[in-house]
Amino acid sequence: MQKFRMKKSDVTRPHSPPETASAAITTESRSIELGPLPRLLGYALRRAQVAVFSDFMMAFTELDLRPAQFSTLVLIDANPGCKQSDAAVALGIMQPNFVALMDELESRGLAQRTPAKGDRRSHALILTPKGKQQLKKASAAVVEHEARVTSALSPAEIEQLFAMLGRIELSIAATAVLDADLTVTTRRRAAASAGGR
Amino acid sequence: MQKFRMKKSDVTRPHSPPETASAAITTESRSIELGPLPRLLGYALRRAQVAVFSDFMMAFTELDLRPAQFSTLVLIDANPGCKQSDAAVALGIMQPNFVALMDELESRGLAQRTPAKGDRRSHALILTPKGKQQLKKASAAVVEHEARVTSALSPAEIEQLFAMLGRIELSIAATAVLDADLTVTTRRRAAASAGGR
DNA sequence: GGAGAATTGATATGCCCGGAAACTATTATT
DNA sequence: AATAATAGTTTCCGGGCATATCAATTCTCC
Repeated sequence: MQKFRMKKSDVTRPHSPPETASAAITTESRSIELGPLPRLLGYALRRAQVAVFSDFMMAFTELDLRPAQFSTLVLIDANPGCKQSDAAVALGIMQPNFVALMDELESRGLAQRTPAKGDRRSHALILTPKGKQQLKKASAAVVEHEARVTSALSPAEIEQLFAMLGRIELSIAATAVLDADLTVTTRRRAAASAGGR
Repeated sequence: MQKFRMKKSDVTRPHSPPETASAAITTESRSIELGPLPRLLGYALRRAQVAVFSDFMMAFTELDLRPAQFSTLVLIDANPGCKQSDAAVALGIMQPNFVALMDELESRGLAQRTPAKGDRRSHALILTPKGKQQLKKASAAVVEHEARVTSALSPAEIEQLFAMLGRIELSIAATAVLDADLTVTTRRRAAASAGGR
């Protein structure tokens, strides 16, 4: 559960056109300069993302699904029987946090942890019939939601946008890998250097 | 402060190209299908934003500034003497949460609450010399940060991206206004006739 | 086959962020 | 003067994200 209460202050706050060098916000008393903030990618991304998410919340009030819950259902549906840890990694959710997420989905009867055959440690995740049904409704709602939040863009622009967002993420990951992440790639092979898995 | 510890799990996690209709993430054990998730705007926006923010954190580890703190410094610098509540609204931060933010900036000697002339309730916010100096360093760091996170895009694409993000936010705000936001404009005079809060 | 290391999942904890309610002090309204 | 609105603050709650730690299980390798 969450707010689902609309956050007018955030959603309806006028946002100056990004083309403009400096943007201003008009409050009761005085106009406030945002300075270089609107030209910062992180700032612009965050504001757009907050807006999109608020629309999502609104659309999913009745189904009572948060973004993380919805994407978990989608992922399990696309990978029935997948391991819990794999699902968490794929969604970019830390395992400890994913536990609570699954707990709630399970308690609501939407998903289930079943014993994975061959490894008594791991859980194979599946959707219940009720979960599948709920996901069906959610999928319909998400289509409308997508239409709304992309209504200001042409199909070609939407393609461009997705492509650019993906490239941004990839390029940052690539640079971050350089200095930080020799461990993950080497650890496994160090451990398994003598015996393949 | 915050983590500022790099979050390898998030940054370096491979993310499939968004151009692909259905994308998969390869984990240790098995490849996981993301299904329709990469084609959801909110999902793509969130992942890109997380990546950009993680780069920001890394860049600001030494200066010890979080995004919210940095943008507050920027805003005060652009609007010296502005009211605390106006600053909070402009940044999309709730006043109660902005109090703690200012407390920390003030305790660190970067910003200051000065008595606003003409209204003994309100505080006029200014940067201290130390704050200005810190902001100068931060601005340099942010330029590098921006160059990094936009390195995968051409200048023309960057313009397009900002324009699209702004349009997305505006269009959502516009639709949200329809059903939710008569209050703001009418609040003052509605309060006169009916009970205020 | 058994010791040591890893993976899997779960728990507890903490930080940051966002929001609501209630309170004080001051200003505006009438 | 009485009433309402504004500015700032404190307190509390919930969500997101990350860490450290633990128990159970599995894997590896001698």
